Amino acid sequence: MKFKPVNSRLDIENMELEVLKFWKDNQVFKKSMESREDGRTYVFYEGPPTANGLPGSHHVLSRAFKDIFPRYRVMRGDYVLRRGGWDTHGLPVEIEVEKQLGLTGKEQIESYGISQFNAQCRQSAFEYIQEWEKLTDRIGFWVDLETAYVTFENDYIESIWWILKQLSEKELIYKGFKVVPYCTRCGTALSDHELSLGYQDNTSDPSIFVKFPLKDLSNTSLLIWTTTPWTLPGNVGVAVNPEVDYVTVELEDATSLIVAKALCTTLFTDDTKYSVTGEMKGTELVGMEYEPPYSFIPFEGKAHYVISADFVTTSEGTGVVHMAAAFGADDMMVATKYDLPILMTVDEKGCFVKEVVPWSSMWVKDADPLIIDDLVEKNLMFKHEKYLHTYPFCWRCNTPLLYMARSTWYISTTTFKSRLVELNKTINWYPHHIRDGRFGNWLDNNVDWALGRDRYWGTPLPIWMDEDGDWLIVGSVQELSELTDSNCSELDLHRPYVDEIVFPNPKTGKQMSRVPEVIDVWFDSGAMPIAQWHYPFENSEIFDQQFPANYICEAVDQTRGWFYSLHAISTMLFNSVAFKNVACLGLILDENGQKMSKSKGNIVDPWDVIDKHGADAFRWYLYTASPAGQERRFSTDLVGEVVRNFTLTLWNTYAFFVTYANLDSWSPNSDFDVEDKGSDIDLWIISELNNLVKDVTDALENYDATGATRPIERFVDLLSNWYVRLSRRRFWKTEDDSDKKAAYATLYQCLLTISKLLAPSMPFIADELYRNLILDDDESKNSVHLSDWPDYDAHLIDQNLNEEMRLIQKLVSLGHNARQSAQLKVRQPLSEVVFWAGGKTKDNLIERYAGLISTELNVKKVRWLDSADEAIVYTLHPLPKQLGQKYGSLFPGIREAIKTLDPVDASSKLLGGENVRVIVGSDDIDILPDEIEVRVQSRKGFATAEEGGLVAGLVTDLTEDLIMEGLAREFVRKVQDLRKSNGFDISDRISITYKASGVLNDAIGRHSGYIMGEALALSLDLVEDVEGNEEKIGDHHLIVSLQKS
RNA sequence: GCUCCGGUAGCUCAAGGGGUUAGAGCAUGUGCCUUAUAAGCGCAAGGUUGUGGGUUCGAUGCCCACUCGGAGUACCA
Repeated sequence: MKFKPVNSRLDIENMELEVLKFWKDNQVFKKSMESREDGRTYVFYEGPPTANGLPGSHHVLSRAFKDIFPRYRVMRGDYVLRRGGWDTHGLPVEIEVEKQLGLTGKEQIESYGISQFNAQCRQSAFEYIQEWEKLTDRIGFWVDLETAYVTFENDYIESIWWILKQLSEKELIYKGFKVVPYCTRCGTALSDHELSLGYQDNTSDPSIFVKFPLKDLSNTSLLIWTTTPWTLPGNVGVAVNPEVDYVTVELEDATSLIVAKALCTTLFTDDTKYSVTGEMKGTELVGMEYEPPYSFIPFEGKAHYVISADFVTTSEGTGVVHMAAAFGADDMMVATKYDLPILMTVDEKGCFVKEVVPWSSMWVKDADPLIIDDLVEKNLMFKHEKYLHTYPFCWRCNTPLLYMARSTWYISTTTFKSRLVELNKTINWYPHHIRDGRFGNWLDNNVDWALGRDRYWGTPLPIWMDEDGDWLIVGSVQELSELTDSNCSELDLHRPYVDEIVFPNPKTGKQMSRVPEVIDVWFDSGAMPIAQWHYPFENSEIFDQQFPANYICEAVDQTRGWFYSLHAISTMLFNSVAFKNVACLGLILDENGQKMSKSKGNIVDPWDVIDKHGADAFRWYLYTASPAGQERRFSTDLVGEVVRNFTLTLWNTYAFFVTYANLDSWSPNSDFDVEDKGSDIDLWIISELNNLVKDVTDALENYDATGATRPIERFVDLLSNWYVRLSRRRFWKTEDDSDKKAAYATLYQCLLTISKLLAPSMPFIADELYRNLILDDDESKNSVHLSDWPDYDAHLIDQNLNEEMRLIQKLVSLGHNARQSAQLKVRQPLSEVVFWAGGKTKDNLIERYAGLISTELNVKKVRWLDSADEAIVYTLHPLPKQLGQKYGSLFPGIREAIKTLDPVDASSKLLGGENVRVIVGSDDIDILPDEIEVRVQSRKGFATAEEGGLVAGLVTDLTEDLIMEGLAREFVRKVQDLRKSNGFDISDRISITYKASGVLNDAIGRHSGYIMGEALALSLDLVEDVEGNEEKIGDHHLIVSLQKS
């Protein structure tokens, strides 16, 4: 039985598409799950993407990393259910639909109709689902999209209701009136983790210094600083730090200002004439009353006086802080403490209310300049300028957020803060620093989860409330049916349908209706371990089996997103982690190190990469380029390098093997034992192979994709450019002996094992190789992805052998170097090469590898440099590691002393294993042989090359015999070129006719046997009238012609 | 402001629990092998390891400060 012939030119796209077709036709993915059903369960969660935008290169990154470890686990025999999922709710979807429909705000949505709007959202959430499916499929990410969970389905929503009910039974849900970041365009508050998505640096805001005249001190004002002029109409007090020193400063116009002493010099520049007329502690100011700049809104109780607050600093501003209770978290806290009024001067659209007469209905940020003008006019402005700072914007619509007091629903995650932290300690994060760093810090600063959103397309908050504010959470559809005394099983659990459901309060009989909010979309994704199974209403066995996850993976931006929502929900609900291992990927940057983003237009379209270089190469680049957690620069060309350096090298090795194995009708035979019958080089590559299996396995066990791929690159290079290159003759020689069998068996084992090691990372080419190499009639059954992961045999790993071969490679490389410097091409045979390798020089290494070295370097004889009979220049190199550690500060002296020794005398002692003695100051010190390295530098009569204490020297004298042999090799080369350009098959026999001049003619005659053997020629004839182009070898003329025999 | 990650050859990246001469690939120059591969194989050139201090016999690695890039974070009023 023969292998399918392999073309040495690889058509990557075609190959990958055929493998894809094979997977599909034979349901290989499905089989990879089913065939392992009895195995250990390994749980993977798909972090659901939203399909309302096109997938980009960064999605290929996360999907590649999501794929590699589950594929590996399957080959280890684990059952890995890989269910896909789609995130469908939330602001991102709503905003896209608003754009499509040309709606600009909530009023327009409501007049358009919530039910129609939500129907559009439902559709939009899947707008690009085909693009996602296509890309997922094409890059070989195995995830089951047919059974994917969808967050908008009733079952999914019902599970979330159940979760919220559980949380409310633990009294974790409450309604709070807090200052929250609020998007005036979207008309809703954002949660902390959404807030962190939208900070923008260098935001310019006004910076104003405003005078608040004191009631009881004429001509004296408190000077306050703010960057939000629009909050001034809401002012209810000012805060000072009781411990800070304040001063009264009299200006030229005889008015006085009170500011923190520490800030005087920054506030009053040199040309401003001023004098300090008084000094006091902050405490002395407390209680003083002032005239507020505005008093549009009437209120009851006391306000507009100085209060004391520790958080006031003197790093910026004036040290006197204006408080608007409704527009700052501190302000709200202080107001509550001192019972100050809360003046709601702004409505839910971010516009001033009608009481704020001059700017009524104006968006507050637009009113800023008008307020500034007004303050100037009233002579209350000390100065105003621009201020650059980092400010939060809505992560979806880019509107600057306002901090505003809103009534919203919260989950008291802070109740579980210490447990969140504890459980996080048990999670393996890759990279490790995220655990205590980015994620750990986040948990340390945990605040309650603001759950409600005043929006439309989301999981409705299942809270029903009556006019007294008494509320309850409905935890299932059945419960809703019971409460309403009707069948709700057909009800769409979205707005506006659930909004219509009312029922009497079971306790009082008062009518309860649903609160208007939907919930934070991040809660949807974090609920996915539970809701994807409609737990606990069904599938409780599957849920138990599939919780928690062994492995999840997303980019770092999910730290506060999905990673947090998963962790928070499962901690609160089950007192458990939701995932045990998590790979946290760095961002993809463009060629210039900038974050890829649509707005910058620097996105690399994944299809450009796939179409040009294929999915395998794309994936391989992502695994090998840099550690997963690091951000990475990316461009299409970088993936091209993978193809050139790795894919094609592997493919050529594979094509070589198949070509010759078929010529020899070789097929794998399990009786043949390479260990017994293999040569040194076979044992070496087998040793490297087993070492490779060990390294790759260890790396995959530790979620180290880089470690699981880079070593394969190195191995394939060794296999192709060392093992195959040096073993070629063994494959094409005519005798079918055990040496040839060993070569085939060895190369076969290497290629088959590589196909398995590559299966998780390069699933296409791995299967292409495997399916051909396995030689099975019923190939539909066989896929590398259904095969078992290879074991390594520790006994076959011979580190000593590996190091020897590494040394031999270095020596050969030095030999090439020496040839280069003497300008002697490899085709010209030389009589001898000698080597020096320091302490190794005495081993019988050279003898054992003489054949290999002489072939590579085309020399007749190989030996070590002999210190006894040749004039060698020795140098002594003290080894700092040994000597430095042993002698510490004496080391520099010792080093100098060693350099003054006679190198010949000292070297012969050291090489003979004797100590040498040096004198440093008054100390005699014996230096051991392994504390000095003896090096050889060069010698006359040799062409030499030296590196790192290794030396290669070539004897460059040419005899007539050597010259003749060189010419014969040149002739063979010409013939081989002609064979190739004539399109002869590698096994074709030929006859050669030629005409040559002078010594070349003699050389051809003398080496005719060698030439015929090399060129597979049956005849080699000197003919007067040869047809063909005249060529030159050196100074000699040549005409040569070939015929197929 | 604070925290984290990074700064190594023109480019993309390694390594280093302090120690001889800091490694690959790409690009450049140059040469060459070939009955697998010119999408190949060598060789050369290319580095004061961001800057400045400190610890040390010895720092690219450890410590401090600074700087640049990126990310995160904050009650910046």
